[in-house]
Amino acid sequence: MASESAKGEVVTESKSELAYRFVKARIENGSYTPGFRLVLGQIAKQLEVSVVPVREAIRRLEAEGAVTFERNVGAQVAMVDEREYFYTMETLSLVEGRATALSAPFVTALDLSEARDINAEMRDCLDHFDPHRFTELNRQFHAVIFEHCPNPHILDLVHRGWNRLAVLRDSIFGFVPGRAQESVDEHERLLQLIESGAEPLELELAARAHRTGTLDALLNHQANQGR
Amino acid sequence: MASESAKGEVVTESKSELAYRFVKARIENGSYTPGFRLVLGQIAKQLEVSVVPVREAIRRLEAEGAVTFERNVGAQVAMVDEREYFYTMETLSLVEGRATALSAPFVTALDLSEARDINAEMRDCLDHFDPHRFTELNRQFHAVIFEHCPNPHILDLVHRGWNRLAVLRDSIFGFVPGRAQESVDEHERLLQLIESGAEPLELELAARAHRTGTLDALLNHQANQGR
DNA sequence: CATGCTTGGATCGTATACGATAAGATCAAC
DNA sequence: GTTGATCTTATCGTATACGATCCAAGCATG
Repeated sequence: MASESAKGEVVTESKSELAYRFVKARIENGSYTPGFRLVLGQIAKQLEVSVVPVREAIRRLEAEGAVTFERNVGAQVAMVDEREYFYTMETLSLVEGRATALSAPFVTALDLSEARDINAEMRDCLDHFDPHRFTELNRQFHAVIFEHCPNPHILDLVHRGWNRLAVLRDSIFGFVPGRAQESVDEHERLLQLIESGAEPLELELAARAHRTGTLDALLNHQANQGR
Repeated sequence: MASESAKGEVVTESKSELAYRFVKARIENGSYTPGFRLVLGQIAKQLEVSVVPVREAIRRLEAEGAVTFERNVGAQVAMVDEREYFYTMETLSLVEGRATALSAPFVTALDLSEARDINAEMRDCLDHFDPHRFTELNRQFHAVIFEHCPNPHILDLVHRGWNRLAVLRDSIFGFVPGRAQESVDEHERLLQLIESGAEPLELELAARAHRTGTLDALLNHQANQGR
Protein backbone atom coordinates (compact mmCIF):
# COMPACT_ATOMS: atom_id res chain seq x y z
CA MET A 1 0.00 0.00 0.00
CA ALA A 2 2.96 2.27 0.39
CA SER A 3 4.77 1.59 -2.83
CA GLU A 4 2.29 2.94 -5.35
CA SER A 5 1.50 6.20 -3.61
CA ALA A 6 5.21 6.72 -3.00
CA LYS A 7 5.48 8.05 -6.53
CA GLY A 8 4.91 11.51 -5.22
CA GLU A 9 3.09 12.46 -8.39
CA VAL A 10 -0.64 12.54 -8.59
CA VAL A 11 -1.51 8.92 -9.23
CA THR A 12 -4.52 9.93 -11.25
CA GLU A 13 -3.60 9.57 -14.87
CA SER A 14 -4.51 6.54 -16.84
CA LYS A 15 -2.33 5.37 -19.69
CA SER A 16 -5.18 6.11 -22.00
CA GLU A 17 -5.30 9.67 -20.75
CA LEU A 18 -1.58 9.98 -21.20
CA ALA A 19 -1.79 8.82 -24.79
CA TYR A 20 -4.68 11.15 -25.43
CA ARG A 21 -2.87 14.19 -24.18
CA PHE A 22 0.31 13.15 -25.95
CA VAL A 23 -1.25 12.88 -29.37
CA LYS A 24 -3.52 15.85 -28.93
CA ALA A 25 -0.65 18.07 -27.89
CA ARG A 26 1.36 17.08 -30.93
CA ILE A 27 -1.53 17.81 -33.22
CA GLU A 28 -2.06 21.18 -31.62
CA ASN A 29 1.55 22.23 -31.69
CA GLY A 30 1.97 21.11 -35.23
CA SER A 31 4.34 18.17 -34.77
CA TYR A 32 1.68 15.98 -36.30
CA THR A 33 0.42 17.78 -39.36
CA PRO A 34 -2.83 16.95 -41.18
CA GLY A 35 -2.47 13.65 -42.96
CA PHE A 36 0.22 12.40 -40.60
CA ARG A 37 -0.22 8.71 -40.10
CA LEU A 38 -0.79 7.61 -36.52
CA VAL A 39 0.46 4.06 -36.03
CA LEU A 40 -0.80 2.56 -32.80
CA GLY A 41 2.20 0.34 -32.17
CA GLN A 42 4.65 3.16 -32.72
CA ILE A 43 2.94 5.52 -30.32
CA ALA A 44 2.57 2.72 -27.79
CA LYS A 45 6.28 2.03 -27.93
CA GLN A 46 7.17 5.71 -27.51
CA LEU A 47 5.02 5.94 -24.41
CA GLU A 48 6.00 2.51 -23.13
CA VAL A 49 2.43 1.35 -22.86
CA SER A 50 0.45 -1.28 -24.72
CA VAL A 51 -1.60 -0.55 -27.79
CA VAL A 52 -4.95 -0.85 -26.05
CA PRO A 53 -4.94 2.50 -24.26
CA VAL A 54 -3.39 4.15 -27.29
CA ARG A 55 -6.13 2.81 -29.46
CA GLU A 56 -8.69 4.15 -27.04
CA ALA A 57 -7.09 7.57 -27.10
CA ILE A 58 -7.08 7.65 -30.87
CA ARG A 59 -10.75 6.74 -31.04
CA ARG A 60 -11.52 9.53 -28.62
CA LEU A 61 -9.69 11.96 -30.84
CA GLU A 62 -11.60 10.59 -33.77
CA ALA A 63 -14.89 11.23 -31.99
CA GLU A 64 -13.67 14.76 -31.38
CA GLY A 65 -12.93 15.26 -35.02
CA ALA A 66 -9.19 15.70 -34.75
CA VAL A 67 -8.24 12.45 -36.47
CA THR A 68 -9.78 10.08 -38.97
CA PHE A 69 -9.77 6.35 -38.56
CA GLU A 70 -10.33 3.76 -41.25
CA ARG A 71 -11.01 0.17 -40.47
CA ASN A 72 -8.03 -2.13 -40.82
CA VAL A 73 -6.05 0.70 -42.30
CA GLY A 74 -5.30 3.06 -39.48
CA ALA A 75 -5.57 6.57 -38.22
CA GLN A 76 -4.26 9.87 -39.46
CA VAL A 77 -4.52 13.47 -38.40
CA ALA A 78 -7.66 14.92 -39.97
CA MET A 79 -7.25 16.69 -43.27
CA VAL A 80 -9.10 19.93 -43.64
CA ASP A 81 -10.35 22.04 -46.44
CA GLU A 82 -9.59 25.68 -45.68
CA ARG A 83 -12.76 26.92 -47.25
CA GLU A 84 -14.84 24.64 -45.02
CA TYR A 85 -12.83 25.88 -42.19
CA PHE A 86 -13.83 29.48 -42.49
CA TYR A 87 -17.50 28.62 -42.49
CA THR A 88 -16.93 26.50 -39.45
CA MET A 89 -15.24 29.35 -37.64
CA GLU A 90 -18.10 31.63 -38.47
CA THR A 91 -20.67 29.15 -37.25
CA LEU A 92 -18.62 28.56 -34.17
CA SER A 93 -18.75 32.27 -33.49
CA LEU A 94 -22.50 31.92 -33.00
CA VAL A 95 -21.98 29.34 -30.31
CA GLU A 96 -19.12 31.21 -28.71
CA GLY A 97 -21.21 34.34 -28.55
CA ARG A 98 -23.87 32.49 -26.66
CA ALA A 99 -21.35 30.84 -24.37
CA THR A 100 -19.82 34.21 -23.52
CA ALA A 101 -23.18 35.71 -22.67
CA LEU A 102 -24.10 32.76 -20.47
CA SER A 103 -20.76 32.80 -18.68
CA ALA A 104 -20.58 36.52 -17.99
CA PRO A 105 -22.67 36.62 -14.80
CA PHE A 106 -20.32 34.16 -13.15
CA VAL A 107 -17.05 35.82 -14.03
CA THR A 108 -15.33 37.08 -10.89
CA ALA A 109 -13.10 40.09 -10.37
CA LEU A 110 -10.20 37.69 -10.03
CA ASP A 111 -10.99 36.18 -13.41
CA LEU A 112 -11.12 39.61 -14.98
CA SER A 113 -7.74 40.41 -13.58
CA GLU A 114 -6.35 37.11 -14.79
CA ALA A 115 -7.82 37.72 -18.22
CA ARG A 116 -6.20 41.16 -18.32
CA ASP A 117 -2.84 39.64 -17.42
CA ILE A 118 -3.19 37.19 -20.27
CA ASN A 119 -4.21 39.96 -22.60
CA ALA A 120 -1.19 42.00 -21.56
CA GLU A 121 1.06 39.09 -22.39
CA MET A 122 -0.65 38.89 -25.76
CA ARG A 123 0.36 42.48 -26.37
CA ASP A 124 3.93 41.50 -25.61
CA CYS A 125 3.68 38.75 -28.20
CA LEU A 126 2.78 41.41 -30.72
CA ASP A 127 6.11 43.11 -30.10
CA HIS A 128 8.19 39.95 -30.04
CA PHE A 129 6.28 38.47 -32.95
CA ASP A 130 5.42 35.17 -31.34
CA PRO A 131 2.33 33.85 -33.14
CA HIS A 132 2.42 30.47 -31.51
CA ARG A 133 2.35 31.82 -28.01
CA PHE A 134 -0.20 34.41 -29.04
CA THR A 135 -2.59 31.72 -30.20
CA GLU A 136 -2.06 29.76 -27.03
CA LEU A 137 -2.78 32.80 -24.90
CA ASN A 138 -5.82 33.62 -26.96
CA ARG A 139 -7.22 30.25 -26.11
CA GLN A 140 -6.42 30.73 -22.46
CA PHE A 141 -8.13 34.11 -22.47
CA HIS A 142 -11.39 32.69 -23.65
CA ALA A 143 -11.01 29.68 -21.41
CA VAL A 144 -10.93 31.93 -18.34
CA ILE A 145 -14.32 33.28 -19.30
CA PHE A 146 -15.87 30.07 -20.54
CA GLU A 147 -14.88 28.01 -17.56
CA HIS A 148 -17.87 29.51 -15.80
CA CYS A 149 -20.33 28.62 -18.50
CA PRO A 150 -23.29 27.11 -16.65
CA ASN A 151 -24.20 24.94 -19.60
CA PRO A 152 -21.77 22.10 -20.19
CA HIS A 153 -23.38 21.10 -23.46
CA ILE A 154 -22.82 24.44 -25.07
CA LEU A 155 -19.32 24.56 -23.68
CA ASP A 156 -18.72 21.19 -25.20
CA LEU A 157 -19.77 22.44 -28.61
CA VAL A 158 -17.24 25.24 -28.27
CA HIS A 159 -14.47 22.88 -27.27
CA ARG A 160 -15.28 20.57 -30.08
CA GLY A 161 -15.06 23.44 -32.50
CA TRP A 162 -11.72 24.42 -31.03
CA ASN A 163 -10.43 20.91 -31.42
CA ARG A 164 -11.26 21.07 -35.07
CA LEU A 165 -9.63 24.44 -35.49
CA ALA A 166 -6.62 23.19 -33.59
CA VAL A 167 -5.57 20.95 -36.41
CA LEU A 168 -4.85 23.87 -38.67
CA ARG A 169 -3.99 26.29 -35.94
CA ASP A 170 -0.52 27.29 -36.89
CA SER A 171 -1.06 27.17 -40.60
CA ILE A 172 -4.16 29.35 -40.58
CA PHE A 173 -3.82 31.48 -37.52
CA GLY A 174 -0.72 33.37 -36.70
CA PHE A 175 -0.64 37.04 -37.42
CA VAL A 176 -2.83 38.64 -39.93
CA PRO A 177 -1.32 42.13 -40.09
CA GLY A 178 -3.17 44.56 -37.90
CA ARG A 179 -5.80 42.08 -36.83
CA ALA A 180 -3.93 40.81 -33.81
CA GLN A 181 -3.82 44.33 -32.41
CA GLU A 182 -7.56 44.74 -32.96
CA SER A 183 -8.16 41.41 -31.36
CA VAL A 184 -6.38 42.41 -28.18
CA ASP A 185 -8.35 45.65 -28.07
CA GLU A 186 -11.61 43.79 -28.50
CA HIS A 187 -10.67 41.53 -25.64
CA GLU A 188 -10.39 44.53 -23.39
CA ARG A 189 -13.76 45.77 -24.59
CA LEU A 190 -15.31 42.38 -23.88
CA LEU A 191 -13.95 42.49 -20.37
CA GLN A 192 -15.41 45.93 -19.84
CA LEU A 193 -18.80 44.75 -21.04
CA ILE A 194 -18.69 41.84 -18.63
CA GLU A 195 -17.51 44.08 -15.81
CA SER A 196 -20.32 46.55 -16.33
CA GLY A 197 -22.93 43.81 -16.38
CA ALA A 198 -24.00 44.42 -19.96
CA GLU A 199 -27.12 42.81 -21.37
CA PRO A 200 -26.63 39.22 -22.53
CA LEU A 201 -27.59 40.04 -26.09
CA GLU A 202 -25.13 42.87 -26.32
CA LEU A 203 -22.40 40.58 -25.05
CA GLU A 204 -23.39 37.81 -27.38
CA LEU A 205 -23.21 40.05 -30.41
CA ALA A 206 -19.92 41.57 -29.32
CA ALA A 207 -18.35 38.17 -28.78
CA ARG A 208 -19.70 36.97 -32.09
CA ALA A 209 -18.30 39.96 -33.88
CA HIS A 210 -14.95 39.34 -32.27
CA ARG A 211 -14.63 36.00 -33.98
CA THR A 212 -16.18 37.20 -37.21
CA GLY A 213 -13.70 40.04 -37.32
CA THR A 214 -10.83 37.61 -37.23
CA LEU A 215 -12.44 35.61 -39.98
CA ASP A 216 -12.91 38.61 -42.24
CA ALA A 217 -9.35 39.71 -41.71
CA LEU A 218 -8.15 36.25 -42.56
CA LEU A 219 -10.15 36.09 -45.75
CA ASN A 220 -9.02 39.53 -46.86
CA HIS A 221 -5.45 38.67 -46.11
CA GLN A 222 -5.57 35.52 -48.14
CA ALA A 223 -7.39 37.28 -50.98
CA ASN A 224 -4.69 39.94 -51.11
CA GLN A 225 -2.10 37.24 -51.38
CA GLY A 226 -3.88 35.94 -54.43
CA ARG A 227 -5.18 32.75 -52.92
CA MET B 1 -11.20 -17.55 -48.39
CA ALA B 2 -14.66 -18.94 -48.80
CA SER B 3 -15.67 -19.36 -45.21
CA GLU B 4 -15.67 -15.85 -43.97
CA SER B 5 -17.47 -14.24 -46.89
CA ALA B 6 -19.97 -17.08 -46.87
CA LYS B 7 -21.78 -15.28 -44.08
CA GLY B 8 -23.93 -13.56 -46.65
CA GLU B 9 -24.11 -10.49 -44.47
CA VAL B 10 -21.95 -7.50 -45.09
CA VAL B 11 -18.75 -8.42 -43.34
CA THR B 12 -18.05 -4.81 -42.52
CA GLU B 13 -18.99 -4.24 -38.93
CA SER B 14 -16.47 -4.34 -36.18
CA LYS B 15 -17.46 -5.55 -32.73
CA SER B 16 -16.72 -2.11 -31.48
CA GLU B 17 -19.15 -0.63 -33.99
CA LEU B 18 -21.74 -3.18 -32.99
CA ALA B 19 -21.42 -2.27 -29.35
CA TYR B 20 -21.56 1.41 -30.19
CA ARG B 21 -24.78 1.11 -32.14
CA PHE B 22 -26.25 -1.21 -29.55
CA VAL B 23 -25.76 1.13 -26.63
CA LYS B 24 -26.57 4.26 -28.57
CA ALA B 25 -29.83 2.79 -29.83
CA ARG B 26 -30.88 1.88 -26.31
CA ILE B 27 -30.11 5.33 -25.06
CA GLU B 28 -32.09 6.88 -27.87
CA ASN B 29 -35.12 4.69 -27.52
CA GLY B 30 -35.16 5.12 -23.79
CA SER B 31 -34.27 1.60 -22.65
CA TYR B 32 -31.26 3.08 -20.95
CA THR B 33 -32.45 6.15 -19.11
CA PRO B 34 -30.18 8.91 -17.77
CA GLY B 35 -28.21 7.60 -14.84
CA PHE B 36 -28.45 3.99 -16.00
CA ARG B 37 -25.25 2.22 -15.14
CA LEU B 38 -23.36 0.75 -18.08
CA VAL B 39 -21.28 -2.20 -16.96
CA LEU B 40 -18.74 -3.23 -19.54
CA GLY B 41 -18.75 -6.91 -18.71
CA GLN B 42 -22.52 -7.14 -18.82
CA ILE B 43 -22.83 -5.53 -22.20
CA ALA B 44 -19.97 -7.63 -23.50
CA LYS B 45 -21.74 -10.80 -22.40
CA GLN B 46 -25.01 -9.74 -23.99
CA LEU B 47 -23.29 -9.13 -27.31
CA GLU B 48 -21.01 -12.14 -26.96
CA VAL B 49 -17.88 -10.08 -27.46
CA SER B 50 -15.02 -9.23 -25.16
CA VAL B 51 -14.89 -6.12 -23.04
CA VAL B 52 -12.29 -4.37 -25.15
CA PRO B 53 -14.52 -3.32 -28.04
CA VAL B 54 -17.33 -2.49 -25.63
CA ARG B 55 -15.04 -0.28 -23.68
CA GLU B 56 -14.03 1.47 -26.85
CA ALA B 57 -17.66 2.03 -27.80
CA ILE B 58 -18.46 3.48 -24.40
CA ARG B 59 -15.56 5.89 -24.61
CA ARG B 60 -16.75 7.03 -27.99
CA LEU B 61 -20.17 7.70 -26.55
CA GLU B 62 -18.51 9.57 -23.74
CA ALA B 63 -16.67 11.75 -26.22
CA GLU B 64 -20.02 12.42 -27.87
CA GLY B 65 -21.54 13.46 -24.61
CA ALA B 66 -24.12 10.70 -24.32
CA VAL B 67 -22.52 8.95 -21.36
CA THR B 68 -20.23 9.88 -18.49
CA PHE B 69 -17.29 7.77 -17.45
CA GLU B 70 -15.45 7.90 -14.16
CA ARG B 71 -12.13 6.27 -13.64
CA ASN B 72 -12.27 2.92 -11.88
CA VAL B 73 -15.91 3.44 -11.24
CA GLY B 74 -17.66 3.01 -14.54
CA ALA B 75 -19.96 4.55 -17.05
CA GLN B 76 -23.53 5.70 -16.94
CA VAL B 77 -25.94 7.36 -19.29
CA ALA B 78 -25.45 11.09 -19.01
CA MET B 79 -27.69 12.95 -16.62
CA VAL B 80 -29.13 16.16 -17.86
CA ASP B 81 -30.53 19.26 -16.33
CA GLU B 82 -33.65 20.24 -18.25
CA ARG B 83 -32.96 23.92 -17.89
CA GLU B 84 -29.54 23.51 -19.44
CA TYR B 85 -31.16 21.53 -22.09
CA PHE B 86 -33.39 24.28 -23.36
CA TYR B 87 -30.49 26.66 -23.74
CA THR B 88 -28.63 24.00 -25.59
CA MET B 89 -31.50 23.51 -27.99
CA GLU B 90 -31.65 27.19 -28.64
CA THR B 91 -27.95 27.42 -29.31
CA LEU B 92 -28.17 24.38 -31.48
CA SER B 93 -30.80 26.15 -33.51
CA LEU B 94 -28.17 28.66 -34.54
CA VAL B 95 -25.99 25.93 -35.93
CA GLU B 96 -28.88 24.10 -37.53
CA GLY B 97 -29.99 27.25 -39.26
CA ARG B 98 -26.58 27.64 -40.77
CA ALA B 99 -26.41 24.00 -41.76
CA THR B 100 -29.77 24.24 -43.48
CA ALA B 101 -28.73 27.28 -45.46
CA LEU B 102 -25.49 25.64 -46.54
CA SER B 103 -27.21 22.42 -47.53
CA ALA B 104 -30.05 23.96 -49.51
CA PRO B 105 -28.27 24.41 -52.85
CA PHE B 106 -27.49 20.71 -52.98
CA VAL B 107 -30.94 19.38 -52.17
CA THR B 108 -32.37 17.54 -55.18
CA ALA B 109 -35.94 17.17 -56.34
CA LEU B 110 -35.79 13.58 -55.18
CA ASP B 111 -34.78 14.69 -51.72
CA LEU B 112 -37.64 17.15 -51.58
CA SER B 113 -40.06 14.42 -52.51
CA GLU B 114 -38.60 12.11 -49.92
CA ALA B 115 -38.81 14.84 -47.31
CA ARG B 116 -42.47 15.40 -48.19
CA ASP B 117 -43.16 11.70 -47.79
CA ILE B 118 -41.61 11.78 -44.37
CA ASN B 119 -43.55 14.87 -43.47
CA ALA B 120 -46.78 13.20 -44.60
CA GLU B 121 -46.05 10.28 -42.33
CA MET B 122 -45.48 12.75 -39.53
CA ARG B 123 -48.99 14.07 -40.11
CA ASP B 124 -50.25 10.51 -39.74
CA CYS B 125 -48.47 10.26 -36.44
CA LEU B 126 -50.44 13.27 -35.29
CA ASP B 127 -53.66 11.35 -35.85
CA HIS B 128 -52.48 8.10 -34.32
CA PHE B 129 -50.74 9.89 -31.50
CA ASP B 130 -47.36 8.24 -31.90
CA PRO B 131 -44.80 10.62 -30.37
CA HIS B 132 -41.94 8.19 -30.55
CA ARG B 133 -42.28 7.62 -34.26
CA PHE B 134 -42.92 11.33 -34.79
CA THR B 135 -39.63 12.21 -33.19
CA GLU B 136 -37.83 9.60 -35.21
CA LEU B 137 -39.33 10.92 -38.45
CA ASN B 138 -38.51 14.45 -37.46
CA ARG B 139 -34.89 13.47 -37.24
CA GLN B 140 -35.07 11.74 -40.59
CA PHE B 141 -36.64 14.80 -42.16
CA HIS B 142 -33.78 17.02 -41.19
CA ALA B 143 -31.26 14.33 -42.04
CA VAL B 144 -32.47 14.29 -45.64
CA ILE B 145 -31.62 17.95 -45.93
CA PHE B 146 -28.44 17.95 -43.89
CA GLU B 147 -26.88 15.01 -45.63
CA HIS B 148 -25.91 17.45 -48.37
CA CYS B 149 -24.22 19.88 -46.06
CA PRO B 150 -20.90 20.67 -47.72
CA ASN B 151 -19.24 21.35 -44.43
CA PRO B 152 -18.64 18.23 -42.37
CA HIS B 153 -17.50 20.16 -39.34
CA ILE B 154 -20.72 22.08 -39.01
CA LEU B 155 -22.68 18.93 -39.66
CA ASP B 156 -20.74 17.29 -36.90
CA LEU B 157 -21.71 20.03 -34.47
CA VAL B 158 -25.34 19.41 -35.35
CA HIS B 159 -25.02 15.68 -34.84
CA ARG B 160 -23.29 16.15 -31.58
CA GLY B 161 -26.08 18.38 -30.42
CA TRP B 162 -28.59 15.77 -31.48
CA ASN B 163 -26.75 13.12 -29.56
CA ARG B 164 -27.05 15.21 -26.46
CA LEU B 165 -30.71 15.84 -27.01
CA ALA B 166 -31.24 12.16 -27.69
CA VAL B 167 -30.70 11.27 -24.09
CA LEU B 168 -33.83 13.06 -23.00
CA ARG B 169 -35.68 12.63 -26.22
CA ASP B 170 -38.70 10.79 -25.07
CA SER B 171 -39.03 12.53 -21.77
CA ILE B 172 -38.88 16.04 -23.16
CA PHE B 173 -40.06 15.74 -26.70
CA GLY B 174 -43.21 14.03 -27.66
CA PHE B 175 -46.23 16.13 -28.26
CA VAL B 176 -46.62 19.58 -26.99
CA PRO B 177 -50.26 20.26 -27.86
CA GLY B 178 -50.58 22.15 -31.11
CA ARG B 179 -46.88 22.51 -31.62
CA ALA B 180 -46.46 19.29 -33.57
CA GLN B 181 -48.98 20.51 -36.11
CA GLU B 182 -47.14 23.80 -36.47
CA SER B 183 -43.91 21.92 -36.81
CA VAL B 184 -45.17 19.89 -39.73
CA ASP B 185 -46.43 23.04 -41.43
CA GLU B 186 -43.09 24.76 -40.95
CA HIS B 187 -41.39 21.79 -42.53
CA GLU B 188 -43.47 22.29 -45.63
CA ARG B 189 -42.59 25.95 -45.65
CA LEU B 190 -38.90 25.15 -45.34
CA LEU B 191 -39.16 22.83 -48.32
CA GLN B 192 -40.83 25.55 -50.35
CA LEU B 193 -38.09 27.99 -49.47
CA ILE B 194 -35.45 25.49 -50.55
CA GLU B 195 -37.36 24.68 -53.73
CA SER B 196 -37.65 28.32 -54.70
CA GLY B 197 -33.97 28.93 -54.15
CA ALA B 198 -34.43 31.40 -51.33
CA GLU B 199 -31.56 33.49 -50.05
CA PRO B 200 -29.29 31.70 -47.55
CA LEU B 201 -30.00 34.22 -44.82
CA GLU B 202 -33.74 33.86 -45.19
CA LEU B 203 -33.40 30.10 -44.97
CA GLU B 204 -31.10 30.29 -42.01
CA LEU B 205 -33.50 32.45 -40.07
CA ALA B 206 -36.48 30.31 -40.97
CA ALA B 207 -34.72 27.13 -39.91
CA ARG B 208 -33.58 28.78 -36.72
CA ALA B 209 -37.07 29.93 -35.93
CA HIS B 210 -38.32 26.42 -36.51
CA ARG B 211 -36.27 25.08 -33.66
CA THR B 212 -36.85 28.11 -31.48
CA GLY B 213 -40.59 27.72 -31.95
CA THR B 214 -40.44 24.21 -30.58
CA LEU B 215 -38.45 25.44 -27.65
CA ASP B 216 -40.88 28.21 -26.81
CA ALA B 217 -43.82 25.84 -27.03
CA LEU B 218 -42.04 23.43 -24.74
CA LEU B 219 -41.30 26.07 -22.15
CA ASN B 220 -44.84 27.40 -22.21
CA HIS B 221 -46.22 23.94 -21.90
CA GLN B 222 -44.10 23.14 -18.89
CA ALA B 223 -44.85 26.51 -17.32
CA ASN B 224 -48.58 25.85 -17.67
CA GLN B 225 -48.12 22.56 -15.94
CA GLY B 226 -46.58 24.38 -13.04
CA ARG B 227 -43.08 23.07 -13.46
C1' DC C 1 6.52 -5.70 -71.75
C1' DA C 2 2.20 -5.74 -69.46
C1' DT C 3 -0.95 -8.06 -66.40
C1' DG C 4 -2.66 -10.89 -62.88
C1' DC C 5 -1.62 -13.98 -59.08
C1' DT C 6 1.00 -15.22 -54.95
C1' DT C 7 3.40 -14.26 -51.01
C1' DG C 8 5.29 -11.66 -47.06
C1' DG C 9 5.24 -8.18 -43.75
C1' DA C 10 3.14 -4.58 -41.31
C1' DT C 11 -0.79 -3.25 -38.90
C1' DC C 12 -5.18 -3.63 -37.14
C1' DG C 13 -9.06 -6.08 -34.18
C1' DT C 14 -10.30 -8.71 -30.39
C1' DA C 15 -9.92 -12.41 -26.79
C1' DT C 16 -8.00 -13.65 -22.67
C1' DA C 17 -5.65 -12.89 -18.38
C1' DC C 18 -4.34 -10.60 -14.36
C1' DG C 19 -3.28 -6.75 -11.30
C1' DA C 20 -5.46 -2.42 -9.35
C1' DT C 21 -9.16 0.07 -7.55
C1' DA C 22 -13.44 1.32 -5.23
C1' DA C 23 -17.70 0.33 -2.86
C1' DG C 24 -20.13 -2.42 0.10
C1' DA C 25 -20.34 -6.15 3.76
C1' DT C 26 -18.72 -8.16 7.80
C1' DC C 27 -17.13 -8.02 12.29
C1' DA C 28 -14.91 -6.16 16.52
C1' DA C 29 -14.66 -2.65 19.94
C1' DC C 30 -16.65 0.78 22.48
C1' DG D 1 -26.47 0.43 18.90
C1' DT D 2 -23.05 2.91 16.73
C1' DT D 3 -18.62 3.49 14.93
C1' DG D 4 -14.52 2.14 12.75
C1' DA D 5 -11.43 -1.05 10.52
C1' DT D 6 -10.81 -5.08 7.75
C1' DC D 7 -12.13 -8.00 4.11
C1' DT D 8 -14.70 -9.41 -0.13
C1' DT D 9 -16.28 -8.88 -4.46
C1' DA D 10 -17.47 -6.66 -8.55
C1' DT D 11 -15.50 -3.95 -11.86
C1' DC D 12 -12.18 -1.41 -14.10
C1' DG D 13 -7.35 -0.80 -16.62
C1' DT D 14 -3.85 -2.68 -19.25
C1' DA D 15 -0.58 -6.21 -21.06
C1' DT D 16 0.02 -9.87 -23.96
C1' DA D 17 -1.15 -12.91 -27.68
C1' DC D 18 -2.95 -14.30 -31.94
C1' DG D 19 -5.95 -14.26 -35.91
C1' DA D 20 -7.65 -11.13 -39.70
C1' DT D 21 -6.87 -7.75 -42.99
C1' DC D 22 -4.64 -4.84 -46.13
C1' DC D 23 -0.83 -3.35 -49.03
C1' DA D 24 3.15 -3.86 -51.75
C1' DA D 25 6.63 -6.42 -53.91
C1' DG D 26 7.91 -10.20 -56.50
C1' DC D 27 6.92 -13.86 -59.66
C1' DA D 28 4.65 -16.30 -63.30
C1' DT D 29 2.22 -16.06 -67.48
C1' DG D 30 0.42 -14.29 -71.69
